[in-house]
Amino acid sequence: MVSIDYRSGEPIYDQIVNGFLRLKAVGALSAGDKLPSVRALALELGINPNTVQKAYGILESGGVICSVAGKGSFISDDKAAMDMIVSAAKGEFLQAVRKALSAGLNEETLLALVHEEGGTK
Amino acid sequence: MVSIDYRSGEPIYDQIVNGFLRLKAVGALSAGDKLPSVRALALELGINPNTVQKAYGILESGGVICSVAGKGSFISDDKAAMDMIVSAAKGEFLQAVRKALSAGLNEETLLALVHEEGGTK
DNA sequence: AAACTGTACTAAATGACATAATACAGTTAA
DNA sequence: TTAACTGTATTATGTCATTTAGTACAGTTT
Repeated sequence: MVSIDYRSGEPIYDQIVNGFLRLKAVGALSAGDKLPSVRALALELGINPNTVQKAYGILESGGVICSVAGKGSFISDDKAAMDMIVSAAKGEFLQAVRKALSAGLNEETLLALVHEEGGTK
Repeated sequence: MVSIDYRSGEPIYDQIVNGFLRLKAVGALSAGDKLPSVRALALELGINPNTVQKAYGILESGGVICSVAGKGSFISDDKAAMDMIVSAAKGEFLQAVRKALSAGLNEETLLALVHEEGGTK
């Protein structure tokens, strides 16, 4: 369902969070869909359940999923949550663009980099 | 000369490296210009000299500056310097692109954001 | 000689990240 | 009801990067 890249340097819990965010953004997961249980996903990824729990906690505090003890974790229907996350991502990206521009990179270079990275998707 | 933001989460030595890279990219520093001494910059920023030394070591190993014991550190005119600036900026920007993509933003959105920001430059 | 420069080294404190091992509470199904 | 699942909470441990601290050494300048 989600995959882990140990070479990326990005924390595992962060990769799980972004993994599910992406699955929802793409449409592979929609409101009401059930996520793997904390223990099941930990077993599947070969990591500690606490790490998965941390990721789920972040997703729930962001309103992306809804976790209920005994039932499981489900994709939330809160659209505002997703909008908030998207706008936050936009803000971060804009900051990166400004930083790159001030470092001397021109617009064409940035467009090429975006296209190059987007193509490997 | 360079400033530190403790809230950013970016390592101090990294902020110093990027700070000088930007100063050179913008033109505030050019070949032959002398940098503050390790101890002087540490005192000015209120940090440990070892942290400054680490930053200077990175800059020198990248060919951006030339450090000589007893004389000081100076902006180098090496072509490798410009390469380091560009590749460092590219690397940072690529990481931002990947993060934005994994957060659910699509390529078109990123291209639009780049264009929008590039026009206001 | 004195005061500066960069450099090297060990030690320690801190914080983030991950693991480990429990324990507890709620839900579901046999 | 019992058993097996669900999420959640807690404490401890280990690793790692970052930073600080203190000391020492070598070269340059005045």
